[in-house]
Amino acid sequence: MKSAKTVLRQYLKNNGLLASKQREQVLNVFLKTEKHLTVDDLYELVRKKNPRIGLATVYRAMRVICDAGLAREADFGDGSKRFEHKYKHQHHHHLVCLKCGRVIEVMSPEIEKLQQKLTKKHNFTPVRDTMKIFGTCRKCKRKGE
Amino acid sequence: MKSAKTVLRQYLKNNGLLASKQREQVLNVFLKTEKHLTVDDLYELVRKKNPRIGLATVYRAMRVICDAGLAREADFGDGSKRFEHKYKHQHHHHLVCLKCGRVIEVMSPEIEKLQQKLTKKHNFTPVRDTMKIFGTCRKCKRKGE
DNA sequence: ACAACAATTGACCATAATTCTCAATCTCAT
DNA sequence: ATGAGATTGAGAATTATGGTCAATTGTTGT
Ligand SMILES: [Mn+2]
Ligand SMILES: [Mn+2]
Ligand SMILES: [Zn+2]
Ligand SMILES: [Zn+2]
Repeated sequence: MKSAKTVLRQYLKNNGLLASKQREQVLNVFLKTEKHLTVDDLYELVRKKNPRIGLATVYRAMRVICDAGLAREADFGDGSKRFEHKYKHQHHHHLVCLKCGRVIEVMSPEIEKLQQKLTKKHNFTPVRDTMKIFGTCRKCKRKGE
Repeated sequence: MKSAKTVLRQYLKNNGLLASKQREQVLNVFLKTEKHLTVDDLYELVRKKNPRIGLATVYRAMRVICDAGLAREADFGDGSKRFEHKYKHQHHHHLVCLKCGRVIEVMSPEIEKLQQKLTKKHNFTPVRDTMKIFGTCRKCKRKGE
């Protein structure tokens, strides 16, 4: 299986885009984490390697990385977009703690099945889906009393 | 069953808030539609009745209306919050057409069950949840070729 | 009905995330 | 190495939303 870097390189070439140093740097910091980071988080991380990089460049790089199929946007309703891995990671949903912000990843093939059933019934062609459950996590429940 | 207006009035009284003319006007236009409207949509509608109302007032009114349990926020990823009915309307999910923007409301008690199972397994206390499937709707599929 | 007090409004400013602009710089096929 | 075209970085622009505050309104007790 191709490495993420190779996937990006190929995507760039196939679309007449250039393999800039910045794009690779952004991809590198993105690959190093399994967290759900904002553009600003990633910006701060890339700056450690390349202090001259611009914030707009990180925005642009993440869009390309998404288009290449390596990342996916995730929105937890806190005001900024976040990114998570898409390549070599299976599709999942999120439990989001309203108290501490923790995000728990969950999978459910049964729900996927029911989603298919739903879209078929409405003759709707699904492209992507998202499910989030907001509430209180195990840890915060214990602390809360 | 109490009317939405009564629910709002009671919520206001119970919380030391005033029943202003503007809050009732915003509630009225919100109640008249079953669509998913933005604050700006609602602003334009209220202006027909009260051209002197301010945009910030509509923002503030919709927050109160949500807090009172009459409306719920819905985000379809197009840059602005939307609002939908919560009172006298059962919980549902959305199919969002990426071509025409149409939003189809769907219900699935089976999915709700599986969600419960998921949260229980993680000892997570759910407060609210949202599921959206993005794709191409029936009509756009036909037109598309 | 009225006065007193607190809440609300509307106009405008502030903020924050994201995108745009453009001259300078970089990439890459030749 | 070179030139055409893509990208970058800095800063301005945009957009949704929230904050400020003096003027106004709603409520409550008289
Ligand atoms: Mn995730
Ligand atoms: Mn709805
Ligand atoms: Zn928590
Ligand atoms: Zn459509």
